[in-house]
Amino acid sequence: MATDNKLFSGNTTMLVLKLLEAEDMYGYQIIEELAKKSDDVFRLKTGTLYPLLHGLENDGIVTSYDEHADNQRVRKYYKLTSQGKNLLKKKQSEWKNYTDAVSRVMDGGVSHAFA
Amino acid sequence: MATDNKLFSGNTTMLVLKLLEAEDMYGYQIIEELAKKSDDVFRLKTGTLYPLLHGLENDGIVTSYDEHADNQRVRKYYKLTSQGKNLLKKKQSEWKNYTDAVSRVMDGGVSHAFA
DNA sequence: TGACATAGGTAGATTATCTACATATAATTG
DNA sequence: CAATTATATGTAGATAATCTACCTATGTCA
Repeated sequence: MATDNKLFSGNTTMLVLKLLEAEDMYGYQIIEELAKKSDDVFRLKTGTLYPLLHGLENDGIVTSYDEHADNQRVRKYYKLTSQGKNLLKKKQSEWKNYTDAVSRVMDGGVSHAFA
Repeated sequence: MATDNKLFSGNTTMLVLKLLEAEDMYGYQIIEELAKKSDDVFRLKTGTLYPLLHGLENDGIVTSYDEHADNQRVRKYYKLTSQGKNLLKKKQSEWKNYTDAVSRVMDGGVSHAFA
């Protein structure tokens, strides 16, 4: 399906933080998980995700640590900080606020976005 | 409230087309209607809307005609073309597709966006 | 008269994402 | 064994939607 991602931008941070809330993850894993959970609607490019992660780390939203898998591969894991958890809550409430407003315009009804 | 509009961009076209589906409108009116229906979540700037409308007209999504109100004021009304109606349908289905995917990531549940 | 609402507009900045490229190792397949 | 694909991280520059900031002009109200 892959609706043009550019046209609904701005939520990538929320989605990434949500994944990291459940479990520490490395970049490549985030891309795969997001694609899987969204049925390929979200297929982040590396040129999108890695700079985003670096920015989040720089802002204290996540921290990172290296670990290698069974093989010699080094993976850079990212972990939510408490500041990151707060940001996630804020992004969720903004998303709800936004989708509610869209619903009011589009059908006059109420939104049922996640709580 | 006004969640940072920049961070959820890309849907302005859909919202504008939806308003024009119900009724021909002029630019200033679109801004006011959108603010009203969304409880001020969407407050388009003129620098956003006018170039957008010009682009839509250029692409055959809307047509425009001048009319003056009771006073001498000239208003430029915009009207959806049949092409515009099709684009609206497409945008609506993309929006649903997108919000469904967000819901799957955020709570594993289904979206309830407008049909 | 001066301020504010109405009405339309442009130029340039900002920023999120994309495309395209670069590097390197592991696993699979012909 | 060689070639390809999957895994894994990254940067540079382009694209595009919106914003800020500005401009013009008329109508209305204090």
